[in-house]
Amino acid sequence: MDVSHLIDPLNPAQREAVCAPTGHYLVLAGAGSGKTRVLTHRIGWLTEVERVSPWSILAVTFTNKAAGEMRHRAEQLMPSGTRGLWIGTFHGIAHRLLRQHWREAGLPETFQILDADDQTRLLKRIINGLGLEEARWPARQAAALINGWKDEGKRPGAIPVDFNPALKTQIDIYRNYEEHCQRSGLVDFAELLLRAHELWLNHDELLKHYRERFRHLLIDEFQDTNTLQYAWIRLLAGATGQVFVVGDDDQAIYGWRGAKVENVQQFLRDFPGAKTLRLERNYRSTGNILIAANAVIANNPGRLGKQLWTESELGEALDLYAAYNEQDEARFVIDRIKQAVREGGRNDGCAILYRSNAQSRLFEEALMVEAIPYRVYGGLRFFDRMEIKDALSYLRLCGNRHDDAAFERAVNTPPRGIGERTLDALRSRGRDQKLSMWDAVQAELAGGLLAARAKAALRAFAELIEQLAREHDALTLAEQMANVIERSALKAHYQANAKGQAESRLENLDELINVAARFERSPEDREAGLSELAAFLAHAALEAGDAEGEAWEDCVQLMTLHSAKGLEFPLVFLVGLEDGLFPSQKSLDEEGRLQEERRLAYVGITRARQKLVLCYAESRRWHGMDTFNRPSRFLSEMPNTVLQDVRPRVQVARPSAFGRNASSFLAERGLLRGGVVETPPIKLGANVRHASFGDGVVTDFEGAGAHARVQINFANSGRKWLVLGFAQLTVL
DNA sequence: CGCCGCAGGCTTTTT
DNA sequence: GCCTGCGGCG
Repeated sequence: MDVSHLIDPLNPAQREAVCAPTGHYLVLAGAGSGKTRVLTHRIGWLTEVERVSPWSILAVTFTNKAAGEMRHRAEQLMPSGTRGLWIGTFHGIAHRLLRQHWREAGLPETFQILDADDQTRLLKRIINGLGLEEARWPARQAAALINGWKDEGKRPGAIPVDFNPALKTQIDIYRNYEEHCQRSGLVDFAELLLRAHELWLNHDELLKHYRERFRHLLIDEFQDTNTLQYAWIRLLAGATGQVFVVGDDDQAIYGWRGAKVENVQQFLRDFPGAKTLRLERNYRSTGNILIAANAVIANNPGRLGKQLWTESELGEALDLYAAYNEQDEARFVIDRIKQAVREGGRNDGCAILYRSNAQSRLFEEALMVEAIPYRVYGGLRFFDRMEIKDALSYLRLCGNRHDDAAFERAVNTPPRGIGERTLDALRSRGRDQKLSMWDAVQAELAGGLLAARAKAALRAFAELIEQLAREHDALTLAEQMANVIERSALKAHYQANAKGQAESRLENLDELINVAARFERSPEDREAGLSELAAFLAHAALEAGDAEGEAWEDCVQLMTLHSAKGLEFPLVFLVGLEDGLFPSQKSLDEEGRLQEERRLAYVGITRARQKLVLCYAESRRWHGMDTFNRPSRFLSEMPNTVLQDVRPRVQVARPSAFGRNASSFLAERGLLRGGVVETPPIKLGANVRHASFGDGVVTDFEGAGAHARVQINFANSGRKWLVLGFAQLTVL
């Protein structure tokens, strides 16, 4: 049999991993070393060469994007088809299991997924209902605690109270929340995983079935697994499953949300005979970029050890720009992007990576001024937009009347005269009699004490939902969607009420109808017995819907370092490299967190293919205050041979009173090279000429050395402050 | 019911 | 500095 398509595109290390005899493997795959390729080719190898049925293979990723990519590439490599192959996210797979075995999992058939936002709202109501003070017991904090417990596999009863009254209250909230979710048929994200785990723990026959079926498990981004995900993998593997995990301990950047890098080492202990393979050859970046990356990450202790190498050339040095302030930083970056585009590059080949979202604004403004198209990653997901969630809440109620999260949202959006008092009456009845809001409405209508007007409004609402549900039997999904948007009066509501945003909200609602029209239930969904509607609602909860409706053509890419993981760009700007920003202030006190920041730096550096530009600002307005941070310690961890100081061409003659500037920083570390600046220094009182402002006299300067700003009194244009290095001044 | 003004807070994010 | 969320008022 010809398997050349499977092994020819591989280097020796990749080939060793792909063609390894069945068994347990830990593949340590450095950045840009072709890990997706190894995973997909491994699947191809198992099916085409080892004659393993696709039916016994389960491949797990973290994001839908990664799952989609893997599926796509696997299909190309498996001419005999991928029937029965499961590729999905942890959550997607857990969801599928719960749909198929809802009875055993103790769920109603119509259970729905509660997203993070709905979860917080629900918790808020529960905290209120328990008579607790919201300020003392913030819903967001409760959500974080509960999710953390679930990620550790803990139910309320399994948490030791330790006579800690605050903890006891938190557990009470947890227990109440669980009861509420159970009654409403709601499952949050962490619950999907926890239930799927318990499903197997409590049902030997199911576990046996899946163990017999999935003999081959492949896990992507293994360093990001949390306790529960790892437990789930171990449980499924049992004594017979062959586990092939791919990951990079140096790219573990999600410890703060429960990921356990330790799982990587734990894997070697838990799976006897597991072999470690390393992919260290990098196909992405130039030599200099890799030298910098290797040097920075080498400062982390306790690594499993990997050294990226490449056969491509050293390439350009990394540019280091010490900006005067954050404005100067933005301006510099945009200038460089313009230059790159002038030289034949594309906007979408440029990425600006920052530590914190708040940093994006300045770059956005600068890009807007220059009319350069850009895209900011990580905004609100399509399905998380208010108008979308409003519309979907009606469909959710049609699918499951007891979905209280949907009820609370739909009942008064748009406003229909059902006030807070009425709702409170319903909530307390629900609490007392353990009823869903829907049933509480029925009970009130049948003999409650509410005012006639409130009852009439509730009756109208209930009737609307019933009617929509009745009509839906005869309609396609898209028609149902359109019908709901029309009949709920959401459309009219947004037309009248969304000041300034009406247009985009209405557009999004239209797009939602389009999305519904394009939506196709997967064969797996069908198999699991999901209706078109249920499948669509699950899709809305589990998938970002990023691609929906928006065209991103040739845009400069702006994103956090976290969102950049897995991506690559020819030209990368790593900005805000200042101690306190990156590494962030909050990670400075704790060694472990600092190491995670360093891994984040490693991720950032290794996103660049051709050219990496590093920036920091000597002063920065941050949270409304002027701050003066020293350059990031990660900069000083890079060897001077790969760094090149970007310096303005002109220097102020008088030495600065401040010690901290680019030159002195670099000099301290022996990084200053290149000697003196070519242009004669500018002195106070010098006559200078500027291309557009004309002639003038230097009257003042501030800032340090090469990055000083000078004040010039122009004969015709008045007094101006200019950044020396970029003003292109000629001394007369 | 909806608008406005003020106070507090503030790393990172997927599902 | 900007966004969120809350409370008060019309």
